[in-house]
Amino acid sequence: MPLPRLFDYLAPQAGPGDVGRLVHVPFGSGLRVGILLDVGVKSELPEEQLKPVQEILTDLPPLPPEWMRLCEFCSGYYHAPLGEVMLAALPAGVKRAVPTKRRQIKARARRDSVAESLPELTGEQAAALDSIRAAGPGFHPFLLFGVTGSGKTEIYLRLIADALEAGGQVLLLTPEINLTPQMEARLAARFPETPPVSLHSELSEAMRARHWRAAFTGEARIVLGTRLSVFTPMPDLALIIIDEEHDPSLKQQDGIRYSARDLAVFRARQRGIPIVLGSATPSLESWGNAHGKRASARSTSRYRLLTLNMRAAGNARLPTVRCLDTRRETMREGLSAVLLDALAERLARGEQSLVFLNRRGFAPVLACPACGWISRCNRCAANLVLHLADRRLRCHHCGSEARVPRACPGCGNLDLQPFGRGTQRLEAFLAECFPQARLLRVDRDAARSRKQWEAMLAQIHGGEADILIGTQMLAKGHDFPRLTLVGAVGADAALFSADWRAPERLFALLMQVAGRAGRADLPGEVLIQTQYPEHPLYTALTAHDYPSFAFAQLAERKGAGFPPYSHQAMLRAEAPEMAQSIAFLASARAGARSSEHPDVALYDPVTMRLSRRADRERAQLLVESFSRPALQGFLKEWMATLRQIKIPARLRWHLEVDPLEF
DNA sequence: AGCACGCCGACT
DNA sequence: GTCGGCGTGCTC
Repeated sequence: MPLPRLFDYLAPQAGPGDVGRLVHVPFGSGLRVGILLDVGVKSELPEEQLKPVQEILTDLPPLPPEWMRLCEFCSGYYHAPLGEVMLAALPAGVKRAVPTKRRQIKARARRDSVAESLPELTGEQAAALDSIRAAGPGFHPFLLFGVTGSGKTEIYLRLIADALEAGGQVLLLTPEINLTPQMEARLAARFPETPPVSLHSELSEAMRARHWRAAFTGEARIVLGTRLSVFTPMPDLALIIIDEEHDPSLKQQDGIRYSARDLAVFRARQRGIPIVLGSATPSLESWGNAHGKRASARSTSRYRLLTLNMRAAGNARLPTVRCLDTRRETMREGLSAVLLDALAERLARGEQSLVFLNRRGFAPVLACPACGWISRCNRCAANLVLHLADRRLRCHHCGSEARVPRACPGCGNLDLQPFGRGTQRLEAFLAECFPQARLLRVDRDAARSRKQWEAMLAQIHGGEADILIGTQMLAKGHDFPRLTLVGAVGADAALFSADWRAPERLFALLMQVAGRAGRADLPGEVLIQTQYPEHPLYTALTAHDYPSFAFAQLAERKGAGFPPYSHQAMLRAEAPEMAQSIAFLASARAGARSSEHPDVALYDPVTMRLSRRADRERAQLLVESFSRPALQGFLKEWMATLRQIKIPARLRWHLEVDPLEF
């Protein structure tokens, strides 16, 4: 149960070999699945108060001690009850009472697929690979910093081949598997004898359980999964790879808020195996770890840095990246004449273009110029976004919807105005400019299901689209061979965000979209529309110079005492009334024995940036320390006090360690 | 987290 | 007279 304690049972039939087994136990009024953590211990309760274990399930081998240690670490570090961690770490289909009939995972050993010759490595790739191989077995963390198209995946594949050869299993974590089906395809093609099993939320329960079991029994040698698969027990695990290690979706944002990347590093250390973190724009935490952020005595960095500067494929070059100063350009509907000309040019040459705007819908708000009415969500402190495609106003935070009013609800004015721009509006304008072009808008509205999304990918690959209009969905890991132009629109907002991590995310995102341009033998061009072309983020971006951006950001963080130079935790509360949320946080703050923790700073409770979401008023309290052990020590004690606080029925709170969003 | 028990309002 | 609101407390 998600309770911060364990429960004792009578189990005379259990021996030490049963530790790690699933059990059926009576609990409260019903029967539940539990995990046997220990046997032969004396209970603090008198024996007559203990109920007997109903059944020890044996259709699954016991979960290994290593797995239990990982869960215990997660539980301790993120201050989540062990029961919650363990039961969340097991797929629902595995916990299911009825033992599923065993079925072989289909070994798609297609012998007919001719063993393709391995692509030749570039000098950089070979050097990186040599360094990893030379380190040998044992815990060695590597940061593989390689620009888009530099061939990180090929290095993964070679390392996987090594590990398989030596009889090991491999765990490959990726942020969003459904967005990157080609990783699975490449693994399947390269290792037809040992096809990868995938683990992600879009798999059916049964399929997920089957894949999990295959990994656990050792039948599957390669696991390709999203963050939750960091918990997959793998008896022969010999290598962990995290692709796109900077991606925020590696951190769970609800339930237990763990970082799959950080847990993976723990797991590799515990098991004494290498781990490779790959990215074109590493997280500043990892960048710091790879550059001896500890400026102290032993400035040995924690991670070994490996760099790939060149694109691997033949003569493919990095795209030229240029800023378009929107203060000087002639603008039409938010697009500069230069960008429009560039689009026309690609159209004439039969090449693809992508206009990137990370905002879906037609316009972020509908407003009445006469009386000042604006389309607001009545459940959130946010505006309703105008979706003209289906004539709805939609809240992107809580999902509530309304029809577009014919006249202003405030004054009856018929002339309501959409303000701002989303992908739909861009699409409409581009259709006007280029009536002969085949446009394809790719955002979560257009690609609702996996099926629609795959159909769109096929259309793009088949050359059935000339101009793509897309959100960050399109930014991630796709090769579009005919795509030679990327225009980025409306990126500036993130420069001045209250969230000091926004620039880091913007850089990563723009770098990723930029990487879509010109992968094959066609040179790519990237045009970024901005009011601030001289901003250091953009100057670094146009120079393809992530290191100087990262060092500058790290320097700023150091000056401001932000992570990774400090460690943080966030206590959040939400309730029907803001006063309730604030009051909870205030008593939480009062309950902290601050004098005993001089190295830990607690800030004042403040309302969250999105102060109301789905009718819940939200507030948060930041806790900070320069010492991780000090922070952890404090949090452990604090959590115990927090659980004692009496709260109103509809108040919810949680603690997040290493928060990413503010 | 569930789920029971328990004590006060609007319906047959 | 009963269904049902959610406050409180427990689960070995």
